[in-house]
Amino acid sequence: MAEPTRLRAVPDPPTGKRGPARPFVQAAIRDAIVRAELPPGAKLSENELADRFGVSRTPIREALGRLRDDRLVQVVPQLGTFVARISIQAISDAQFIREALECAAIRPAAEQAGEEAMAALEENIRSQERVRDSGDLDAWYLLDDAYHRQLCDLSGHMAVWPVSERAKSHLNRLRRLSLSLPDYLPEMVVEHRAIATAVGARDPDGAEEALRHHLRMVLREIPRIREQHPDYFEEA
Amino acid sequence: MAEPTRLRAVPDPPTGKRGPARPFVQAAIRDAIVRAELPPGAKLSENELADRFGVSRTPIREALGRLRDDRLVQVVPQLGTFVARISIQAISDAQFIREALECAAIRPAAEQAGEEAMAALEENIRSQERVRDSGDLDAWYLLDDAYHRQLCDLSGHMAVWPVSERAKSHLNRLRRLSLSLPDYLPEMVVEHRAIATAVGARDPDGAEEALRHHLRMVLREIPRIREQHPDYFEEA
DNA sequence: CTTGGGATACTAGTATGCAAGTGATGATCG
DNA sequence: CGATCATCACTTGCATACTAGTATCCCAAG
Repeated sequence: MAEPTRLRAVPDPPTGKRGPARPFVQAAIRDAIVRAELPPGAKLSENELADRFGVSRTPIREALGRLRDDRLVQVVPQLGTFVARISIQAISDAQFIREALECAAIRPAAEQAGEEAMAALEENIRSQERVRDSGDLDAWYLLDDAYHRQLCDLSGHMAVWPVSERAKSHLNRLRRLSLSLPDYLPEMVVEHRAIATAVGARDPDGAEEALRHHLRMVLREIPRIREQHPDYFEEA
Repeated sequence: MAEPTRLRAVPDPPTGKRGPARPFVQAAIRDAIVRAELPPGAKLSENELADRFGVSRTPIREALGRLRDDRLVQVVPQLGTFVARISIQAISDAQFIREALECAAIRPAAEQAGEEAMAALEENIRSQERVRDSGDLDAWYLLDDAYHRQLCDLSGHMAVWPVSERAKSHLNRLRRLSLSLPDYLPEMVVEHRAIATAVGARDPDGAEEALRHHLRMVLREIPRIREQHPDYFEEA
């Protein structure tokens, strides 16, 4: 690849007690793609990644294969592996899948939510409020993920979140590109609280409506981001 | 696993022009699991599978890794890989995901369905009617898959069906165990036609309702099947 | 007869080597 | 000087070799 895009340093010794290598590198590469440290279109050399992570090509290959299934990388058989460019269609599909799943999941959640779960939600939202002012984007995205995961899990269908999460990766790629978040970040917290309130009030219809509105906020940013980074998108 | 469960014979020469090995063996193993040729709880030896397919362990491993992500097999690190037993929770989750996705997808489908697509649907249903009387279950499942895929694709979100399909694998495992299908198979065709009619009539609400009812039919069989094959299920 | 221990035969995970195919580069020819 | 062709460096996909860890079986000791 042209630029020797560096992943975050790998502080631990090559295989120094971090469990299996494949999930580790898979998460690291996925994160690097979502954060655009590996920019769309960048070439991913299996050998180079192997060197960088201090492992062999095998776990790298397995990780890239999974990421290909998620359409985050594109593998051209005898040519190379590339970070997928952001596809408007992929974004639209991801949004559709996520909305369908989470909005379906929040209904049973709103019907069954117990004290303990509501307290956990509230705790998360309070953390969001703390982060809101600090401007720590990494912390924010972690909390946001955890919040939506909690909502999904409340449905009792633990298999839903992993599916939604994979779709969310595509949406997160977009959000990472919009440098100016702080302004609508307070709005997100407000919406999160509104959703939680509806769930706590055993109001499935209200919760679904609030969540659907919330999920669609992300899309508003697309045109502006696309204008700022035209080379990151598929021409399609 | 005591018995050396045999997969269907692999007629083609080891690597005789069937494209990449990994997708091939992945589909074959998945199919064998869904058809219960590889029964729940069976041990899957990477070496044995490699011999049987005439390939090395590498593509076998990659295939099993994907199937693990779909929860169709269970990998115990230094012990072995096993066909996952049928989990009521997994069935429930799969049903939930599939219902959420397909019911969400059929709404835009019912709003945009064009002449050509409706003709394709009708053609498929006519094939179903032909198969209905022949009792060819394999052909039926192929048509059923194609039908639901058409419905999903009509939404314009081509990424939806692959997700729904993965969930559907769990449900198909159940259906494969109920030997006595022919009786409610005509009913399925009727429902399929009802759904298509609603789509053609530009009636999203009606289509969604008909589809939801249709999707829930499968669940009625669970108790009987579980009674017939208790060892295929997790005790949970 | 029961029980404990060790060799053994498996396993998954990882590393490495090999084959087939593609794009780029440079030398040679017109 | 320009164009064409061969070579080369690089890629993925597959095969093979090696490592570390677990269950099992058999034998010996109590």
